[in-house]
Amino acid sequence: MKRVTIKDIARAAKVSPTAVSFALNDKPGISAQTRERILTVAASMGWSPNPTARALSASKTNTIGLVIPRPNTSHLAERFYFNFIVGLQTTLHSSNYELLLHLADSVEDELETYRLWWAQRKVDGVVVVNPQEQDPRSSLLESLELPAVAIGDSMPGASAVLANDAQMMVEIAKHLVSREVSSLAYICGAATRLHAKRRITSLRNFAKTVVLSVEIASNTDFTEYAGYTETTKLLEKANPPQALIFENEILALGGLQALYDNDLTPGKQILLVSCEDSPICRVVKPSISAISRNPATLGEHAAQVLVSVLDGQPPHTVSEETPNVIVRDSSANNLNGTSH
Amino acid sequence: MKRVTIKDIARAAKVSPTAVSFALNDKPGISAQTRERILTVAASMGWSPNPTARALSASKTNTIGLVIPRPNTSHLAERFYFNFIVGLQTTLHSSNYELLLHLADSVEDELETYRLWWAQRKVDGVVVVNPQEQDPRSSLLESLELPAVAIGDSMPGASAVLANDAQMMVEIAKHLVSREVSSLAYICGAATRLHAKRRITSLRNFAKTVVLSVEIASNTDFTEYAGYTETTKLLEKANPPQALIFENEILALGGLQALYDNDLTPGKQILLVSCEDSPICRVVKPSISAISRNPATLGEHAAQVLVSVLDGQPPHTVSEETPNVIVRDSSANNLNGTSH
DNA sequence: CTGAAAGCGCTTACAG
DNA sequence: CTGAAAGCGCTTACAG
Repeated sequence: MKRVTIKDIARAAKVSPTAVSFALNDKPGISAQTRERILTVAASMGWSPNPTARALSASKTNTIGLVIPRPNTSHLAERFYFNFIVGLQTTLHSSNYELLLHLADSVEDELETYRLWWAQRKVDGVVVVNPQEQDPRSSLLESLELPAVAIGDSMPGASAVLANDAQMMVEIAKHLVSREVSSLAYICGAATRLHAKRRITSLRNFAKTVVLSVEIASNTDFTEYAGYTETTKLLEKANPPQALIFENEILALGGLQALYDNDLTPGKQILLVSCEDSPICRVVKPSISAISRNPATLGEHAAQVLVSVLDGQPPHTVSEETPNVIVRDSSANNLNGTSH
Repeated sequence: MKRVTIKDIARAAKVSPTAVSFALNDKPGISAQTRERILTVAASMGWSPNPTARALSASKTNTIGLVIPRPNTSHLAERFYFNFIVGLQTTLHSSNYELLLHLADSVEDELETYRLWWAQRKVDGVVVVNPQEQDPRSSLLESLELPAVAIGDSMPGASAVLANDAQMMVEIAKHLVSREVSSLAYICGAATRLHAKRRITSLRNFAKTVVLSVEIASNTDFTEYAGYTETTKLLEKANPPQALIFENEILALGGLQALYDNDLTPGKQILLVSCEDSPICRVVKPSISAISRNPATLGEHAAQVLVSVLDGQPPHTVSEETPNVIVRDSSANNLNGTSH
């Protein structure tokens, strides 16, 4: 079956290809009845636009790019990125955009990918994950003038969807305080990251407004073993914290083991909350309270921001809603067991 | 900065655009030295090809499409698809192909997507997941003559990457027999699916070759509760099976609970193996033996097959290697505890 | 071996 | 309001 083109329609409707293009794209410069007739003919001939031709002519690709670090073995990242992509794709699809995905082996690879994509006009804009301080991507994107949206934190020269980490930490702390906790520790990966800093600052500021002491235990690692080690160290202190907040559930799992090894009852003598949720939090004993955020929603918002920028809006920033604590056994009751 | 085109190079090198195109695409019809000169000029001017123009002219998109069911809440599917996409993308990238992703809300949506993609020439071929018996996608793809590769099972009119489910079941059964098991049950979702049928047949055939009795417990559900219920039913029999094979780890989790509720020691009085692995299998007590397959590898193979077909190879089928059982506490020792 | 020309299917100034 | 024409950047018959 041969492709139906604009020319075929023009011939059939006895008008010029220009007129057909105008009618099909709902542009002014054509009478209502001519437009009507053209649309009817186009439909009857089963015409559908050729996106490639459109892209070439309009020098717009209707494609946005996403570069993510090539997955190591973290199932956390897998779940996050998959759902993030699902969200992106959902919004992009309804806005008539495509998604281009690249797995970067290094920062250099990522930078090179942006350069190439833009040089070849493969994308109209990009989504940038894990913004860092002094991020080399920031200056590249700016000098390229490649439209971008950063995820989680702001980035100079790009739009952004902010994750509201600060408020999230306050929610967790409030939850624990309501369980009669007056001292807690935050166990996280490298405390130097933008994300981590923001969370820690928020936690400390909140602690000043209530009776609450805060400790930070950070480790460059995200392994179960790191969670075990850091928790053990905390327990050896003169006044161990009454509650532990873990950056993710893998660290929490290690922490749990440390509690058992020290004959402490989690959920009673010491409360636990994880900043990331996963099926694991539900199946361990006791089940672990966790923050649940929907990466798909984040993806949808990111796509909305970027698409609006590509449609001519100035770069801008939006914030995610503050997520809630899903309360499970590890923090269901008050400290030392009086029911909440 | 203005785009460098083939015309610019032609002017600078004092040849025709045709010659430039030939040189750049390594086609015959041009002398070695001219080619050399053109390439030098192109490089010095920083030329890079415009894929859009190429696609329009060659009416080839260098894009393949993947439709997956819009995720419900299954983290199993999330992990699988993410890694599958990673694998696809890895091979596609090195073959200069892009990946287009669509999330289908229904079979109709999926069919419509194939029609649209092909009508608009958005893809050169597609990857089809979850082939079924009497699959409506099969006839559509055939009538469209849209090149396709089916994943896991064969599909008329498409290439395929087979998952080797039959041999996998034999591996599991052999493993259990080596642990002195002489009766087992397979607990799975709807037994009517192509996949399930193949596995069951394989298990039964193998059972004829050794001293082994096989039962099948199927349920339309994949919930933990389904695993619990089916396992409980099996335990109520006069001669309960000595080992349980679960289609995935969620079912296995329910099964584990059922054993505890019946005061049976998993890994000793009854052995367990899951056909899907996940971090959950490692963290539960006892840890659950599981089959580990790499969806990324599957994705790479799928991409290889499809790309080779698009390069002119006739449609063909390849098989994945048979995966191994990762032995954990739930089947580390012989039945009733004598160490293996 | 080499070049001038038409074409892929669309959009968009430009002139009526 | 309408149409003839040029152009997006490349490829590929076709003729020398």
